[in-house]
Amino acid sequence: MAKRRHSRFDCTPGCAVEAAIGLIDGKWKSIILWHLLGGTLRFNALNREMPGCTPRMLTNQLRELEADGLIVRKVYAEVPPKVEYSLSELGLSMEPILRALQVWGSENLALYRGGSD
Amino acid sequence: MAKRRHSRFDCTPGCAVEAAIGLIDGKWKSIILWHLLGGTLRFNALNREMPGCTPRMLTNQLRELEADGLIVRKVYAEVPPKVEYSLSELGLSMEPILRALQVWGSENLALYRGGSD
DNA sequence: CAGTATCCGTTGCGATACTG
DNA sequence: CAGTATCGCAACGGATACTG
Repeated sequence: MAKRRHSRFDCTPGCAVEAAIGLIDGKWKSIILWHLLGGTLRFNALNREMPGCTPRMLTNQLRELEADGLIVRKVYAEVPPKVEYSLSELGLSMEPILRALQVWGSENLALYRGGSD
Repeated sequence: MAKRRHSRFDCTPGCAVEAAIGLIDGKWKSIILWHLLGGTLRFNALNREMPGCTPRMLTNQLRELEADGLIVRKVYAEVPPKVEYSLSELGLSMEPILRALQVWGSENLALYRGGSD
């Protein structure tokens, strides 16, 4: 499960919440997940979807997501290199959460109306 | 809406996700929200629920949540001081998200069975 | 009780340049 | 194309002590 930013699982029950959040917080994770919900993407494609995220950060976040089993990294032995990222079963199972976030966000923050997915 | 850790709202639509996540990430926010879902709590009570969270951090997180309009801080002009924290309407509207996180966490991380709420 | 102030080590993360 | 290496500053956040 990789090393989490905070490995404290000792609070009162309900902190499955924290555990869950721990997997999708981080500057870009939720958006990566969100984008992958739309299908497999390559590194640069993903990067292009997220201006403001440096390759360094993207790599970092992708590695963590992979380590947590939420995404799958498939490397093709080709030249030029080709690497595809997609959601794992576990990652896919987060769809309800991602949707809930998106719905809440567009309802309550009143942003991005009419442009979502 | 306070200053967010990253005020980038310029990625492709769907980033209402990011906006939403931005409000509940931070080391302790989701758990605070989760606890307040159970009802109003005072500072120290809240702190007691979250060992590992220093008063400094708790204050910090509470202030951010307050600034984002998710919680309400009610100060009683008494001595000794008494301050109560509770969810605002907006905060309450996040319940589905919190629940989704909790459900997913206990289902997929297979932790905390039988102790939740 | 409910914080605040200060100190200070740790980590995050952007910029830039380089590689198989 | 898909990264990695290094640098360097800034923000995070723990420990501790103090206050209205």
